[in-house]
Amino acid sequence: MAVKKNKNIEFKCSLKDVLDIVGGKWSIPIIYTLFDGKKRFSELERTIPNINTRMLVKELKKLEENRIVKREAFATVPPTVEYSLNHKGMMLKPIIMDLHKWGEEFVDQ
Amino acid sequence: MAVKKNKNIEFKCSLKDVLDIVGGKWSIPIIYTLFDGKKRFSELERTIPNINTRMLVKELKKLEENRIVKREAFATVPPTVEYSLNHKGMMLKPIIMDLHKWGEEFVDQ
DNA sequence: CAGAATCCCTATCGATACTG
DNA sequence: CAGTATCGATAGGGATTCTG
Repeated sequence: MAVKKNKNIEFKCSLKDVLDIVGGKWSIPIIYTLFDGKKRFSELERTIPNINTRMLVKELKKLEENRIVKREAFATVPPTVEYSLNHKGMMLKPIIMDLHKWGEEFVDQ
Repeated sequence: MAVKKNKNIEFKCSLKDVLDIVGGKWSIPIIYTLFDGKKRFSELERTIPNINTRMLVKELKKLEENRIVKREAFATVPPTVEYSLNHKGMMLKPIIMDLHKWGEEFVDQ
């Protein structure tokens, strides 16, 4: 597997690549919110606690580049932009759910 | 962990807790390496590419505090310290493997 | 509404040298 | 061997303001 942004030698599996994509502070909250279905920019901003505009833009761009998220813009006034998960992103659902379950079961112990 | 008011909020809080534990740059590489079994400090340092002493110490301490990793020190000369995963850490194995699989399947596409 | 542009801060990370 | 201690770099993140 190719190593992308990370200048380091790849770890013995592609975990590092995965973490580059999904390891940021906001990527999983965004992806999780989109499990629910297509959302507009402002909806995401309202739904995800404590995120700010700049971070949301940045993360969405990154997720789009990694083809986890699909962006659809409509030339309305005012503009409408909708974000949704594509197949690659949807395939993260069971994993994130398992991570959540792990958290519920073990984090407090 | 956060108080459970509704499903949504509860999920987000514990997910954040999980990411606080496991979201760092080195935690998953370390945990992954320990799936293999008990390892000494220097073994970890040699096995994990590009990690440095300071980061390894820091992450191990954090993982120990979160009771994912068990540390056993032996009063030999020179000192021997062995690290291993406890139950909580081992329960991450299937999840991390799935993440790895997801990476192999989708990251390059 | 959906961002882009700025400014600034601090947490994280890395390299190196040292020690019981 | 298994760490500490220090210092310096930088990327990530946050608050705010502006605009098509």
